[in-house]
Amino acid sequence: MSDFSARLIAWQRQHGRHDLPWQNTRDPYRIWLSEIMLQQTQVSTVIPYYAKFLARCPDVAALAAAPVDDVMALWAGLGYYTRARNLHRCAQTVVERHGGAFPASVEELAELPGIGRSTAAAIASFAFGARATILDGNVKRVLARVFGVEGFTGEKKVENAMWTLAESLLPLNASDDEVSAYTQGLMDLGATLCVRGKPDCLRCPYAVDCVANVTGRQRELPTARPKKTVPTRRTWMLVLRDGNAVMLEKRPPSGIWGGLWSLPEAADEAALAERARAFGGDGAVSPLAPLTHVFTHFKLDIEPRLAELDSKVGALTVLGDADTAWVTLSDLDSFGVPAPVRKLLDGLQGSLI
DNA sequence: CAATCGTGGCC
DNA sequence: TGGCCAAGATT
Repeated sequence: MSDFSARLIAWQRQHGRHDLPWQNTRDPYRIWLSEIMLQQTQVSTVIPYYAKFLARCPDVAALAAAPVDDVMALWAGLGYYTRARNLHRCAQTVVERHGGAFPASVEELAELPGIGRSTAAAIASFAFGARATILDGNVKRVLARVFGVEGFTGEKKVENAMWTLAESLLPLNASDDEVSAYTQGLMDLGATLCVRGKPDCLRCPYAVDCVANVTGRQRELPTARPKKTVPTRRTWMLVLRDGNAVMLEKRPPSGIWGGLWSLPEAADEAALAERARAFGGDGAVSPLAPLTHVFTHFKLDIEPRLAELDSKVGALTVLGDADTAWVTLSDLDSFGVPAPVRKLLDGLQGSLI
């Protein structure tokens, strides 16, 4: 197909999205922030986080100067928390090594923490008009269908072939606006027409050429991810309550919920009671409603247990470099707390206190 | 290089 | 209900 890019640019200008919060700007900071938040995360989920984040950190200098714990709190609920740490590190790198201005080349952008090949291309094309292709889930789906690419796109061999194909489709001699429309068009086509379930092939600019449409294989392309059985883990969580405050514990920087504040955990009930005693309790714990949380690669059964203290010292929020803190339930917003733990604690506020 | 890393929407 | 996966990067 010789006019792939021309058709896409024309389609995007007529039928694409033009009013998302991170569009209609060339500010690399705003574009970068949106691209990081949008990694493996849907637009509707990102929008409120993006607004909240910009209000607190309007530019890269403000973000670089913010405490990392504040960044984690702003990110809490979005998931993939390494993104938040890398976001903070990236802002500091831009300030310290690039004079506060994002570099304009794909190569330099991709050296920054949290920015890979696709995100670098998105930033470079949107902010600087660079001729570089993205390759996200949308593009993989569109290319697999239009060109009939077989094989799971997460497999290295298939992905490499797709990078080469995507590069070959880039427009030549395109203006900055055309470059932006092209990159946005790749995303818009995949997000609005060439969707996973029921693609709207009648409105697609490639309908007559698309291998999947012509052969009726929309359901088989792209090739599905190989199925894997997800293991189940089980953990006991301690809701240690003192007045209207609970004890939170900071999780290690890597691993699940890395760097967030969560409830103290143990591998079984006896170990949890022992932890409650270590915090000053009498060892008595009572069961709360269990909950299950499903991650991408495992399922977590959570057994919450309530223990009471009456020392009156828990009324204050204790911060600093400590890895434990008493936090009043009304102050949870200023802590990065995992979504299911947040739900548990929010439910506690209504039923028990 | 395959595994790891969250959460919520959709059907 | 549960399977699937979204504007992927990192190790």
